[in-house]
Amino acid sequence: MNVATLQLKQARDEFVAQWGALGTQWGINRTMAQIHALLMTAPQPLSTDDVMEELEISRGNAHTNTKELVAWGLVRMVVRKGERREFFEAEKDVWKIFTTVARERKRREIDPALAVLRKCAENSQEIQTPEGRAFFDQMRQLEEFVEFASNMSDRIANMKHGFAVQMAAKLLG
Amino acid sequence: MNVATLQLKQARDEFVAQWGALGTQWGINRTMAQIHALLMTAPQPLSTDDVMEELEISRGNAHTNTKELVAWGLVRMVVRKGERREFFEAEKDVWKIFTTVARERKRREIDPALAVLRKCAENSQEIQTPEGRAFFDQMRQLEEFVEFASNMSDRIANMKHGFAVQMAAKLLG
DNA sequence: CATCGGTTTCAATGTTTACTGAAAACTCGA
DNA sequence: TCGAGTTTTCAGTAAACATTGAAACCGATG
Repeated sequence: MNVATLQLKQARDEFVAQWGALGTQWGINRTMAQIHALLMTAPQPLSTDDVMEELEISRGNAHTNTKELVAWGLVRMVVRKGERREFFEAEKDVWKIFTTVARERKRREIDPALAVLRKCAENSQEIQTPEGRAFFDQMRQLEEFVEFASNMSDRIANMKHGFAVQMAAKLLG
Repeated sequence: MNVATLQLKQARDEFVAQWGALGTQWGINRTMAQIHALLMTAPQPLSTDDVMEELEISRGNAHTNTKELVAWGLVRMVVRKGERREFFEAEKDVWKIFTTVARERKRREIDPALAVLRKCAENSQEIQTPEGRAFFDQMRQLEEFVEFASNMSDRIANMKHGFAVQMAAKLLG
C-alpha cells in the first residue's frame, strides 16, 4: 500500500473515531455515529462484514446500528447484481443530511414536548387561584414557543438548499 | 388545603414528571430536568431542602443538578436577608431560556464538531489520490455547513425576542 | 476557637444503556 | 426439500451514567 493510501486511511480512521466521540455528546450512540462516519466517507457501499471489520465490532452491533441509520433515513440499503449480501451507502449531501436529522429530532424531541405542554396547559386552565393562573400562563408561553419552533423547523427542513442559503444571507447580511 | 390548591399541585407534579422524562430524551439527566421544571413553576425561589423534599431525592443529587443548572445559566442563586441558606430561582422568560440553551448546545455540540472537521480537512488536504480528494471534499462540505449553522445559531441567539418573531413572520408568512 | 447551619465532595451502589456471541430464522439455488 | 450463505433476534454481560449517604469542609457567631 502506498503512502497516500496509508495517509488517507489514517485520516479516515481519525474522522470515524472523532465523529463517534461527538455522537455520544449528541445523544447518539457511539457505534451508530461511527458507522455513519464510515459510510459517509466510503467510496463504495459497504457490507455488514466490512463494517464489522473496520470498526472491530460484533455482527449484532453492526446490524442493529446500521438498521437504525436506515430507519433515520441517513443510510440506504443497496443490492448488487449477483451478490446476496446487502450493502449500505450513506447520504453524502450535507443539506439532505441536515434536513433528515432536523425532521427526526423534531419528531423525537419537539413533538412530545408539545404534547406534554398542551396537556399541562389544559389541566390547569380552570384553576382560579393566582398561583394557578401563573402556572397556566407559564405552560401557555412554553406551548406557544415550542409550537413556533416546530413550525420553523418544518419550514426549514422542507426548503431547498439554495433557498435556505439565500434566505440566510438576506437575514444575516 | 382547598381543592384548587390540590389541583394545582397535581398539575405541577405531572409537569415535573413529564418534563423529567422528556429531559432523558433530550440527553439531559432526569433529575436536572425535573429540578428545572420545578423551579420554572415555583412562585418563589426554593432551597436545596425544598427541592429534596419535592422530588424525594438525596442532598447530593439535588445539589449537583442545581449547580449544573446554574452553570447552564438557566437558574440563579438568590440570597435572602437574614437567611443563611441559598435559594434558587429559574429564568421564566421562554425566549431567554431558548437563547441560553441554544448557546450552550452550540458550545457543546457545534463547536467541537467544527474543530474535528477542520482538523480532518487539514489532515487530508494534500492527499492527491482520487479517494483522498473525495474525502477532503466531503470534510470541507461538512465543515462549511457546520460553520454556517454556527453563525446562524449565534445570530439568532443574540436577537431580541420581538425581532426574531417579526423575522419569522416574514419568512413563514 | 468550638459550634452550628449549611454546602460540597466522593466512594459505594444502583440503574440504564450498549454490545457480544450464538442460535434462530430467513432466502434462494440446486 | 435441503443446505449454504446471510440476516435478525435476544439472553447474558460489560460499560456508562446517575444517585445515595456520609464525611469533609466552610464561614458566621458566641
